[in-house]
Amino acid sequence: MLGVAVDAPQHSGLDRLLDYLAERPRPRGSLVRVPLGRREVLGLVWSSTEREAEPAQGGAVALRNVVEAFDALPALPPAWCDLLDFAAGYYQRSLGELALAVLPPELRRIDAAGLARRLARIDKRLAKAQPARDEPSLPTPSIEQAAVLAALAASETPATTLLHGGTGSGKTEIYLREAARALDAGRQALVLVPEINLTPQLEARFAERFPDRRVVALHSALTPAQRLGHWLLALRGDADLVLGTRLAVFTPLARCGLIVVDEEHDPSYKQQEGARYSARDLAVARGRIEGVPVLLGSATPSIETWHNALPAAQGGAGRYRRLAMPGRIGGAAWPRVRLIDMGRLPKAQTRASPIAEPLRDALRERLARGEQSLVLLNRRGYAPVLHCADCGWKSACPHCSAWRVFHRHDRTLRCHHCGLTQRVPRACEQCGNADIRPLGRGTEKLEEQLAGLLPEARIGRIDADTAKCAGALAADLARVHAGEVDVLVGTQMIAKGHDFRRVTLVAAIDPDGALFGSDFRGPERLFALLMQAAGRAGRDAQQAAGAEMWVQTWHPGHALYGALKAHDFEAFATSLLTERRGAGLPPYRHLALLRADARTQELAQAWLAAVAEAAGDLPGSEEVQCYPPVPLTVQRVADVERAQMLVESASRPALQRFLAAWNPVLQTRRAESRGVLRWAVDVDPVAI
DNA sequence: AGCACGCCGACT
DNA sequence: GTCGGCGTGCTC
Repeated sequence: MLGVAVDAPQHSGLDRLLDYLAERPRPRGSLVRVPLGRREVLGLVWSSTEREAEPAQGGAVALRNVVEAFDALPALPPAWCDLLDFAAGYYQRSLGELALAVLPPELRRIDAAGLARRLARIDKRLAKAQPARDEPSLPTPSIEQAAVLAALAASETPATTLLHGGTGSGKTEIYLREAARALDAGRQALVLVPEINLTPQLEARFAERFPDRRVVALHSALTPAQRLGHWLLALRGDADLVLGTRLAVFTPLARCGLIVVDEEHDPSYKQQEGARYSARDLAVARGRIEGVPVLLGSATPSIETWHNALPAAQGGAGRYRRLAMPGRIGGAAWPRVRLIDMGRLPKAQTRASPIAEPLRDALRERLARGEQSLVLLNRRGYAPVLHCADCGWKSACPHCSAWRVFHRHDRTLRCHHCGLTQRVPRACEQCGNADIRPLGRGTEKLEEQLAGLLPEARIGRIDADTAKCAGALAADLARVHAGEVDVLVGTQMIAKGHDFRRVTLVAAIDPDGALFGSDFRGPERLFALLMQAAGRAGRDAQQAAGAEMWVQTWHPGHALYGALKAHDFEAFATSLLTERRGAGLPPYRHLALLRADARTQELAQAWLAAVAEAAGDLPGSEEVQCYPPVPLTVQRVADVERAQMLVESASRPALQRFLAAWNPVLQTRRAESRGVLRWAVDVDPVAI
């Protein structure tokens, strides 16, 4: 009899292992196809006993037979199973739901024979001799890099290390050297990056450094067949290096030897749908389970990681080791930071132009010298809302509590929440007035205004809209690299990772929003974004002396901008930690959210209140506090009302015990909750 | 989640 | 008279 995990969401009531009959026992981690109702589904063997099914008693279900086993495939390694077990427990999901979410989707579609054929084809391809290429010559490490490498090599037990190195400090070289060490020891290395866009350049660096090794990428932009192929190469140990986005943290590896998380602070590592795991945190857990070192790299570490890397003597948790590389390669200077106090400019001027005069002049200067500039505005589209001056109508989305955004290039009104896309109305939808105007400004409008301000400049724009179709982003980036763009306008997308050599000016237009938003991580994120953006300027050491970062702000006195100016992450982190301790927030206290979607807001909140009431005497509840239910910031999306409840504790184990006991209670409350469409627990939420 | 069964409105 | 809406119930 086999205990098999299948894909069933937590609210289905099928979240435990299902029992099936099989001719022989199979190891944990084997893949099988099993009948479920009227269909056949992929299952993961989790337990196996010789014992026959117990004699059916009363209404016990009759066990069914396993359809077939994927025998051509080795069972997923024990460490992978342990990781899955840990993650399912920690994030309060069923084993089956998590497992099936992180296995290649193609596995659901093919049968055992199909998989065997694929594997045979892989074997054939592998058998073809690899043309041996020349070993590349290694760059000489800087003094800082050499010190970090020596410290890593001297470590006797595998540990988690925060590699705190600024943009351009040469963190990638450390990853390459550490990967080489793992490979030389006969192991594989797993390298995670926050965004798909960043994988090609990293893949190229690794392929160049390790010409005789196999490098594979794993991310959601691969075709299903590619993803399965790469996953199989990793599982069987045929690939030595696996690079990927957050889902790659679940890649089964035959001989894992190193895990790297680049830009570990990046919020993209947190999965926001389905099983809401943090790939960064799971990478650390996996390192512990596999007994291998974990490298977390960032110029602006997340406050949790910083706290973990701070020695206990300095008030930290002392869990990670911290190695710092503060300098820039080649000794380039950090860009000079200039704040424009928008409050002190004449009102007429700030209204007339999005770019203050000193910044406009600085842009013209760059243009005259043939240097490039980046202008960041974190809002895509032309204008966030249309407005009728006569009757006061605004372009609200009929299905969401949000405005439809005006996109000028294709004359559409688009809701960024539910995706509703319509042609822009010629006249006000309410009163018929033809004079409807855009309010506010997005990247499209900024691009247009910059073109007016700098008529001789070649202006480019990169955001989620221009990057929509495959290849478009790469082509746009290539144009910037080739020097065909003088001023590049974009959202935070352009601040990440791209190594533009001729950029000497980066400007952030009114980034203040993040400082006063409801998200307690806003300032931390903004600081990381601005530091990362500043790092885009002056990467070419010869031009670095004149590199500048401009910020147009209404709050130049804010501590964040002071720290940015001084290029002082430590001071900023220290002030944030003090704030967090005072406010009872992570990393000092631990959070989870219970979210409910329902027909009406009242139903959603009533259900949350009811399950909170029922949680009174659960294990751990004496150390856990439930706050009153509140609507989400965007309360309604696609005609579904959304509410959430914050659950908080100073003790992570108590919170875990509580959530584990609470889950079955939530199940039982399902029946009495007509109108509640779904619910989900989010452990360690990124925003509240 | 899928996929069934099951009971009430507008169409060939 | 049927096609089809999505409400409730089950899956080892």
